Amino acid sequence: MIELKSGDSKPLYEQVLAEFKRLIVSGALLSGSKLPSVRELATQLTMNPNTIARAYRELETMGYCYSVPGKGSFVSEGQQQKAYQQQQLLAQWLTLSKELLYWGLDKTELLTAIEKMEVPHDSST
Amino acid sequence: MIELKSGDSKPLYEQVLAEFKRLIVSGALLSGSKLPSVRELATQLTMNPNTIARAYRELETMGYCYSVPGKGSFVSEGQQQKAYQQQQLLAQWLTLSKELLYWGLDKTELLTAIEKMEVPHDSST
DNA sequence: GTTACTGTATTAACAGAGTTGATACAGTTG
DNA sequence: CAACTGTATCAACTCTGTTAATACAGTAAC
Repeated sequence: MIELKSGDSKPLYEQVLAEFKRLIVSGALLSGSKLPSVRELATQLTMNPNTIARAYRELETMGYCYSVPGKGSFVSEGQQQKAYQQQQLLAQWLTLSKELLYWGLDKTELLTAIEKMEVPHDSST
Repeated sequence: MIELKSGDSKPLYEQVLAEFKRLIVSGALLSGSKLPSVRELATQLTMNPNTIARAYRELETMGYCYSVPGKGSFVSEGQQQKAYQQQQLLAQWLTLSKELLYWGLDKTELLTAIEKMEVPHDSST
């Protein structure tokens, strides 16, 4: 279900985190989907369950999933109106955008990139 | 010239790095401007010259400035056509953009934010 | 209840990266 | 030479990342 690149120097838990975030944001994992158990995924990726647990914990802190002891971890529903998340991400986004323009990237390239993006449909409706 | 927030948990050299990057990207520091010497700034900020030197070194790696032993560090010229920088930043930018849309931010908000940005004029022309 | 799953918490241990500091070295300028 | 510049090296320390071994508690099915 999950696969990590071998040549990545980033911490393992961050790679797991980024991968799930990518799957959730892209719509590949819909609201309510069950994530693999920490022990199952740890075995599959030959790493310690604690490492997976940490990735899930951070994923939960960011609001992408929630965990229920005894049941498992699941993708969150209703991503709308999360002001804090938006504010955090937007600040980074603005900084990055300005840097890209500084490096000579054309505004229109950014604009068309935004326009071409598919907005994931709210699965709660 | 430079001021750091006290309550920041990030490494000192990263704070110095981010601050100069901000000044350069915003156009406050133009091409050819001389950055304060590592010792001068270190004294002013009451930190080790090595910490400043490290910030300058990374700034140089990213292409924002260049250093000449015996003379000083200066803001780089000609930020155009730096494919590598663009590619690195663009990847992060795309990821962030998708996350923002996931959290319910409207496309139009991103589009207008881009449109309102001032593109720093190329000082080499 | 028992069994077998779930996530979570705690503690320890270790390797490695991050961070700072002191110092010395080398180039530039006047 | 004197006074400045950036750079290199080394040591010391802190912090992070990672694994490991447990233990605890909630859930589901029998």
